[in-house]
Amino acid sequence: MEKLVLIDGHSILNRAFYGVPNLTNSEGLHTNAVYGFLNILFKVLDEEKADYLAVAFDLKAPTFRHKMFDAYKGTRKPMPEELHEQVPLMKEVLTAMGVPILTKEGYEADDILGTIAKREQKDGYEVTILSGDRDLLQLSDTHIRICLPKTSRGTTEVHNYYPEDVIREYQVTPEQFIEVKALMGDQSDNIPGVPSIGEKTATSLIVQYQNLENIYTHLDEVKPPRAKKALEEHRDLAELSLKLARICVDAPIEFSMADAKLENLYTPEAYEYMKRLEFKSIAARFGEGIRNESGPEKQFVLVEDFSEADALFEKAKKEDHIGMELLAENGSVTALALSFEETGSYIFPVGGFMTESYIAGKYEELCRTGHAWVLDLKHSLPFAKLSYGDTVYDAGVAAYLLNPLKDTYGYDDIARDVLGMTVPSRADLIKKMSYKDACAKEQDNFTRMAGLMAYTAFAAGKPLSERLAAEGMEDLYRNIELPLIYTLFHMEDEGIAVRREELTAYGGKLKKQIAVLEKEIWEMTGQEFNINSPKQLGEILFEKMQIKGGKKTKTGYSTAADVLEKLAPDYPVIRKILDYRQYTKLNSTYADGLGTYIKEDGRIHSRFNQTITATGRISSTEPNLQNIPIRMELGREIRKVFVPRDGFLFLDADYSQIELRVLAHMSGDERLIEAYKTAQDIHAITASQVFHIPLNEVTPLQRRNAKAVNFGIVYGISAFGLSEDLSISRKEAMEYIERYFETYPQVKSFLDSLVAHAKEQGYVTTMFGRRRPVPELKSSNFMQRSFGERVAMNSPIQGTAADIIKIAMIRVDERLRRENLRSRLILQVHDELLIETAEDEKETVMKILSEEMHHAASLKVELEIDMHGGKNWFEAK
DNA sequence: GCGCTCACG
DNA sequence: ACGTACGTGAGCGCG
Repeated sequence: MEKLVLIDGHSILNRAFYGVPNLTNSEGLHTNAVYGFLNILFKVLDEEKADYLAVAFDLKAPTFRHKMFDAYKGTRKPMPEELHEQVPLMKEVLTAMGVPILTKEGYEADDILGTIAKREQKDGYEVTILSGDRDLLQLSDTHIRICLPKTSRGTTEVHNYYPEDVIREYQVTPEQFIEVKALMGDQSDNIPGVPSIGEKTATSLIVQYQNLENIYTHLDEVKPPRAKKALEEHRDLAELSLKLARICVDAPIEFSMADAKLENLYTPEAYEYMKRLEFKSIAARFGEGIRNESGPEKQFVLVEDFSEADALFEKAKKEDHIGMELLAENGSVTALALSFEETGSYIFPVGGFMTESYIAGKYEELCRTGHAWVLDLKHSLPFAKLSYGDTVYDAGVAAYLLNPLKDTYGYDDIARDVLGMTVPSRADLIKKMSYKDACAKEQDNFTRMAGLMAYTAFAAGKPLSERLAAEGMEDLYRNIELPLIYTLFHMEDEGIAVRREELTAYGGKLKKQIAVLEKEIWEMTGQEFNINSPKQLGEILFEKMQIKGGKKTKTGYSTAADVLEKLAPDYPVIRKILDYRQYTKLNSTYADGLGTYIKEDGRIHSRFNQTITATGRISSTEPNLQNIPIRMELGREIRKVFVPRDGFLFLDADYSQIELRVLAHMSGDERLIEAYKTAQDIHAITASQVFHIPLNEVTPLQRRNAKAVNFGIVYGISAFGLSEDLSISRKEAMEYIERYFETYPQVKSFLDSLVAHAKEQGYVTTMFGRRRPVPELKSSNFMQRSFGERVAMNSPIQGTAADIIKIAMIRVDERLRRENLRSRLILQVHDELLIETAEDEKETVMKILSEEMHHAASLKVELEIDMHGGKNWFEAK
């Protein structure tokens, strides 16, 4: 029997839209719904072996149901713009694939599906209807199967319904399903139903009386009385609803099975669409590059014989392009994976004559060839003596530069995004096992994972290089990001010494005070409760104590510091709560928190991540050493526990207002540049110029306001944000901004040009070519679009500053090593570098820091730095 | 796992 | 009318 697959277009598109995370191609087109639709389509076609295929869509025009009932809405709920724009796109894609699109004025897609399904069933076809709408179950028949995709725990399963399945799940036949719907109504379709009859009552009534007509025949006996009364009063509604709910199966639709005959979906036109929409994995199905299913399987060969291994390594050395991954973690090497041909990879597990140091040594040698691509170079550096001068290409970092907005850059991500291959991830293959355990217990999966890693590094290398070059990021990649990998590894490896006893003592002091404050707060509120629970705290303050503060968050009252701070003068307990918050924060995150990271060498080895931020900054984790307290005196004390090793001191150098200087340079604003050339205090001179007053007459308040405006400019100014920050009206904030832009007109035109560029190109760039896509600018949502505008203004500034300090870091680290100094770069905090400096090298290091930070970039204003020394981090700031 | 809060630049 | 300043990471409470 030949098979016909019919798809409910809007319904599946809608499901896909909400089920697939936001996607945009580089033109800024939203594509997630189309992507999800195609995936469902291909999945069903793979499973069904369909012979015919057609997709039905609703039209905008009113349908016969509107003629019956004015308030009828049909299945078209208001559609978000992001989805709406994908409807015509979806139709174009289907047309390009040769799939007929069925529409009929005056009818909904349901009616088209119903009509054709019943008609073709009669003609002897096996019909499958794919929809996300349960209402379609009424069409289920001997040879009509309804498929509803259902998502549970992240995975989508398709449930199939023949009539017996409908009965099993809903106790009623497909025909009776209509009657149930008529009784209970449907909010989304605006089918009125009978008031006060819900799904349960409706189902039991239909089970008992089969249909509406029969219910009314036996109305006297109907129970419960509530239902009886409602049915009595609303007979007209019930009968109208029955007509509205019934899908039409004899609509005047012309349809020829010949048009729906499935021949070849994979047309060149459709392929062009897949490329344009950047659906790599779908494009790959169309025949280019590596195929998901139909292509040749990769061979992952386990090599355990020493001489075979050695021969392969020698062969690899002669290749001009190889991919590798050293599978090493927790201080030990498990295997090396190597790939230098399209057919697959070789995996060399540690064991026998192939010792850890042999494997690591071979990895090192192959890295030194200068034509190796790896997935994560920094991870392998503890096992390989590589440094500046060894050019090893890192695929993760390359993928990050090409799209810094992603969460992960694993081999599976790169295989998907660059190669159009869908491959199982590490978690899919070895769950949460370590490499060591996986290699021992799940050798097949481990081998496959390792093989995929090396193959991905190998195959993605060239396309990644080409894309970086095409997007103007070759220099950024080669001269900044790749060398930085070594710098960051050195910092991680070096770590920073922390005095555990002092940290514990500091924590003890905090804990004592916390206990006191807790007691006082409980007494003052007359209740023992968890002060750290915003929920409990909000209820006590704003309900029990009747403090007026109003709701602010989705979940309840806001108890954030800025809210409480306003209330503190009137309620003594609020001050205590703020103090309590400060103490507990310091205790849990810093005193106790940092303590757990001190290693046996007495040092904390934080990780510096290179592929996290959207702007190009680095981030620090486990623990985060970029947010150690400094603004409040009590918190600042904690810096005293960070100390240099014996015979060393700390030198701390930070850029003075690097972001504003970057702004002055990039905008080319003459007055701002001039301001930097003449004045020491940029915020004061801003106040002087903006408010037209002599510099020496600027009041502290005026300076503070000017400083806030300067910050605002860098953040992508908004009157609202500035007004919040300064606690002034939006009108006043607006005036400040206007005055600022009058004073520095080129800053205004520069920021405008950034937004315009972002709107046209979909991204902004830093001075060094780093890109940040800004998809939010395409949003129909005002808030999101405004966010996009601020991002377009901020990212080039923040990103350029990040580029500059990265250059400085590399040069400082490289010079310390090349000049055989013992001093080491140990931390970076966005505009600040901390060096553990040998006492006798102090002057040299000061000179190096000063020179390299100053000359990291050549701007129209000088890059000035402030430097301090000390015997701990507290003193060195 | 997510929202809130708060530490930093 | 909408409801925000930009970029991060960690700990806690809660469902």
